[in-house]
Amino acid sequence: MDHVEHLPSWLLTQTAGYAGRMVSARFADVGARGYHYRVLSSLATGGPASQADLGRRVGIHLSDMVKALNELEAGGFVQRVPNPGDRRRNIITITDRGRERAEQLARQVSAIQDEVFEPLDDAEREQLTTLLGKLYRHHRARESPPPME
Amino acid sequence: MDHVEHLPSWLLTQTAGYAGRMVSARFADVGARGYHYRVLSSLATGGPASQADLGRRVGIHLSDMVKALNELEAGGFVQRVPNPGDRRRNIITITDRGRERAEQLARQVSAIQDEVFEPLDDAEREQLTTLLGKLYRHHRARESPPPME
DNA sequence: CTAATCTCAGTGGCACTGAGATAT
DNA sequence: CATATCTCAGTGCCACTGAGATTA
Repeated sequence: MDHVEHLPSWLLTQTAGYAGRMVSARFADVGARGYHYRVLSSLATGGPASQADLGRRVGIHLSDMVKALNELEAGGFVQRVPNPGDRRRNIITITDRGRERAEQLARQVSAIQDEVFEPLDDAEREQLTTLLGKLYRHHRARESPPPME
Repeated sequence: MDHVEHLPSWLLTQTAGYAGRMVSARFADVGARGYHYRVLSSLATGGPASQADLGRRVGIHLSDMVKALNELEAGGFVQRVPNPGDRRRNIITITDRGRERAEQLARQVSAIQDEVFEPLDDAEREQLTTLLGKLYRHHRARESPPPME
């Protein structure tokens, strides 16, 4: 019982570690990783976007987005075409195959949800989601003072 | 508002990311990293141990423990001496300098605590700690069926 | 012989930095 | 000119894998 184990931030990073590894493991089973899921689900629900906009939407760096999209494009999950209106930009579109993939990965995540939060009842899960949501929005807002542009 | 942002496990890993980066940044300012803090605080409160036992205590892999202890030993924070009773083992002891370091890092962590959990009032923080504690102990127990030996 | 410990080299995911080319 | 986008190479941290040597 080290006293460090009672620090909220310690508990936060540790539990996130467990959750993250469980999700990653399932993703790895089907040859995917977290970035793929984030990108595909944002494209599916938020529509096409440039790489930079996509990155801002899901919190992935421009430079990491390049790699992620290379992988997703190679798998036929997204389409990358130049934007004729602004030739610096690409327009990233999700393909039908990408939509299937997004749903597949969503199912994986949701299946793990119960495993991760098994010790909590429904009320507790909702409490936790509420609390974490507050933290998330707070820090997300801090990191991007101009929300959109 | 992607629907992924409402998944508890997503919120968990994201908020943990913010918290972890804040802590890491402060640690980097003084030339430390998370492993150092974990190891030193365990040595300070749990007493000397072999490298393998230390790793089990704080959840660090044997192989990573070697690297972490190399760094900590180079900084004069720990002492590494062979165990005469079992010559496979080393006995890791924290030095006075290491104790100071542990306290310094503990102050950094505790200073960030307020920053990380700023949007939550005291009752909410306690709620969160309770919920995360349940999750932590649950998964910790799952990963190490034989707790000690 | 088996099991545990320690060490080292390497991998992978996530997040970040810096530099360069191109286009606005 | 400054700014924005895309690309690539590299760094750091955390967690893990596999291999080898030593000792119990």
